[in-house]
Amino acid sequence: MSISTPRGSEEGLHEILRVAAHCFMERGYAETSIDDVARRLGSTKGRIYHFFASKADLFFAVAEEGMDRNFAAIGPYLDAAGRAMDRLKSMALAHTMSMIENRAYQRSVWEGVAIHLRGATTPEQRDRLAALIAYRDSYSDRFRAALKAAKEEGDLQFKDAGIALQLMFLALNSPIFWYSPRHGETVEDRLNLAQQCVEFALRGLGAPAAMAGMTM
Amino acid sequence: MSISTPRGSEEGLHEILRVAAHCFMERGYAETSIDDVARRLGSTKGRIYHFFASKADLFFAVAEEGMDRNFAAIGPYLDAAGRAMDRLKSMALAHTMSMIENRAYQRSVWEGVAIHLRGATTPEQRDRLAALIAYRDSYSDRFRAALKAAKEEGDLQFKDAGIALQLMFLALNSPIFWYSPRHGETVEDRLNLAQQCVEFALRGLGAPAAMAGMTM
DNA sequence: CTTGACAACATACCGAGTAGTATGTCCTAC
DNA sequence: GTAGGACATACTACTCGGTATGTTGTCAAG
Repeated sequence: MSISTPRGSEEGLHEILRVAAHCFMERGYAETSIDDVARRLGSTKGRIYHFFASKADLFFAVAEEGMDRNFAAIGPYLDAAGRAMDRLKSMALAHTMSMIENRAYQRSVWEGVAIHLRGATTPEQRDRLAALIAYRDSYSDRFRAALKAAKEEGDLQFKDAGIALQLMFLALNSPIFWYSPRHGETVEDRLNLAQQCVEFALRGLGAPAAMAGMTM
Repeated sequence: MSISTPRGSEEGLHEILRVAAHCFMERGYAETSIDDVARRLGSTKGRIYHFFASKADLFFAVAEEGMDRNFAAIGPYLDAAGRAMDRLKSMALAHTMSMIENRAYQRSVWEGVAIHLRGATTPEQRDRLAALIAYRDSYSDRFRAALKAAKEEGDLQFKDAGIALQLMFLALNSPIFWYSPRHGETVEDRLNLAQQCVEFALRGLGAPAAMAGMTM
């Protein structure tokens, strides 16, 4: 019997991802050192560098995990029949819930996009980042399509589709900036927060109050 | 006649602030080195440390300059007579224009708030940051009051005032994330962008479409 | 016209930390 | 019992914030 916890390689890797996500969320990418993550893990750098080629590699893995969870969250609603507006609303709610419940990962996604906009450093990292951005673009395209469809069905009205998409996402993403879990909080509490974000976003996009609300 | 440009101390200080704001915007606080700023200035660290006690001191000065400009922007509308909704709309538009036109400084404000939420490092910096946050809170209180008044006059409807404020500010602040100046752009173009943000925010807060729009 | 005091920087350097590596060690599966 | 996966330990090379000191232009007093 050893003192250190025995781990399967799969589980060990995901534990690193989880802890890294928390560190990146709390201090940001640049200000988080590999030793910080290792300390939080109760281990040393060796363990991290055994699984990840570099600090950037670890960071991208965290961000990609976040995007994976987003896709998983909205997946069930992508091909829902019925009015585009209802589909959009379901997607938006699932997305916002993912923001709340995977907050740590989502902040890395956010920071990754920000780093990309600044222009990454090495060409290798640039490619990896570009892939993350492409992944994220294909995600936002799902919303763009739903947005366009809802507008054509007369349920939304806005001028510039690009700006509308930006504004909508920022409203839906906003919990990653201000949300923090309260003691004794339930899923309903989180749903309530998410619904307020979705209602704000849909009304902002010009949805009739009756459709933007959550009385379904 | 000397090779180096002669500068009054006032002008030199503001040039440092301007260049530092650009560096912080492009690479973020942590990833910007003092030498980066100095290089961009065409000088050395000595010049910066002559005016600012530390890197953090420089950063806070940039952020405070940003907040100063925000206060200056909304000042003319704070005590406007008439409906609260109209006052709120004017303030929101002025605020958003300030976001666009002082984008570099505003990103430092944003990052400063983010750093504060993570918990600052040294107690000295903590105080300075707390002052910045207090400055910013007193700013947002102006909007909170206008929001409350407009709701009481029946022009807005939302559940949680805190969340409503967060969502509104995020929509109005959003240009600092996605805006970048286009070649040959005019003030009208920027006003158009700002108006879309304001309309989105006000509609999101439950304003009637007729009041949220910009046909005044 | 000289002098010296001061502001406004530049130059050279130090100490602390950081990413990454090379190597060692334990433990398990076969 | 031995090969390899999963780490730990001990380094190296380098960057960055900050400081101590040097240099130059300016301007006022004598």
